[in-house]
Amino acid sequence: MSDDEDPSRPTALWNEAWRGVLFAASRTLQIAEPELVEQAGFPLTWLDVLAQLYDAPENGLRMQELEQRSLFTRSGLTRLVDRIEADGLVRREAVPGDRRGVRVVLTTEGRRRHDAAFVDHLKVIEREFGRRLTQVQQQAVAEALATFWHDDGPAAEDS
Amino acid sequence: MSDDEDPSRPTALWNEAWRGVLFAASRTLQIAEPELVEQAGFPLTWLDVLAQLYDAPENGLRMQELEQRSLFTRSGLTRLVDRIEADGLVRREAVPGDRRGVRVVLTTEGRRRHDAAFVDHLKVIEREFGRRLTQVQQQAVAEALATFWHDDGPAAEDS
DNA sequence: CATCACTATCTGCTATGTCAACTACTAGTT
DNA sequence: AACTAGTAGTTGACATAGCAGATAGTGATG
Repeated sequence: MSDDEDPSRPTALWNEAWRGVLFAASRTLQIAEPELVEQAGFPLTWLDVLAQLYDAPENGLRMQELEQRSLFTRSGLTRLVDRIEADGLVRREAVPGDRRGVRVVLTTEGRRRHDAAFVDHLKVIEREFGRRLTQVQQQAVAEALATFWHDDGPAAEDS
Repeated sequence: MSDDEDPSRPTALWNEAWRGVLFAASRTLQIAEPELVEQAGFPLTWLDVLAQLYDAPENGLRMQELEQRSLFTRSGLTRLVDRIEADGLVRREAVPGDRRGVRVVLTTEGRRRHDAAFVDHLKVIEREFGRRLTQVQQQAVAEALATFWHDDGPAAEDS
């Protein structure tokens, strides 16, 4: 908190905030991921996809849409969906009217697994992240960082 | 849309905060990483290691210590250090008194590259993260999340 | 209906990270 | 000294993500 740190390192406020964000994310995920694997039998990346589909109309999305909503590249998504499909949690369907396209749809099994996994995962996040903050802090963090997901990039991400 | 009744999608405060943290970290890194590669010629993982060494006494640390300070596993670190060493930015030295051990030390070149890279990187983080928050918000986030790196609770390895 | 430009998705190569097993060394015990 | 348990670090087999190029389908033009 005080500036008795290494003088060669800036102890600017934003830097403290940034470190906090980085560590909070890493530490929390580092605990949550193995627990998810244990409880649900699949990693976080799968849950991301399943949750996106779950929230989508008729539990389905095109690869393209999935890509936009996730933090993956398209080729990464292809293989990810390959694996999830091989496990029976999603299914690729033809898109009526566009034979290039693919619709990825949650199977019944996928929906079931999602439900169980999601609830458990939330509990872990609450335990490992939420409970470490007071209500006031939660509010403050939520408000301060809301811009990073509500607003989809005010500045173009090119350099 | 189908029935939108959805109890498993809470909008709890901690969940908003968590999403904020996740997105802030991802988005910021997604911009900062390519810029670092462009400007410094190496990825963020390298900078992490270089910065840890930079801050260490005599610019050196044992693999073990490096592991504790980073988010890598030991084997991951071995390979990471392999690459950085191959590029001449660090050097492995024998530890006097323990022939099992290795001390990873910043080379002159490594320190030079670190200096340039670090400053630029900080600028990017400030631009992409810091400037999106007000001073008050920075303070609030820093304080709320300080617990995740100042004290990581269960694993108190240093006393 | 052939062709061209564009879009949607997949595949080959490669880079990087993990887990588990391995090597080398240290230290305590007999 | 020899035996054993524990520690430091590396290595092998494997999984996953990314980039760039390939493949297949669409729509407009002639």
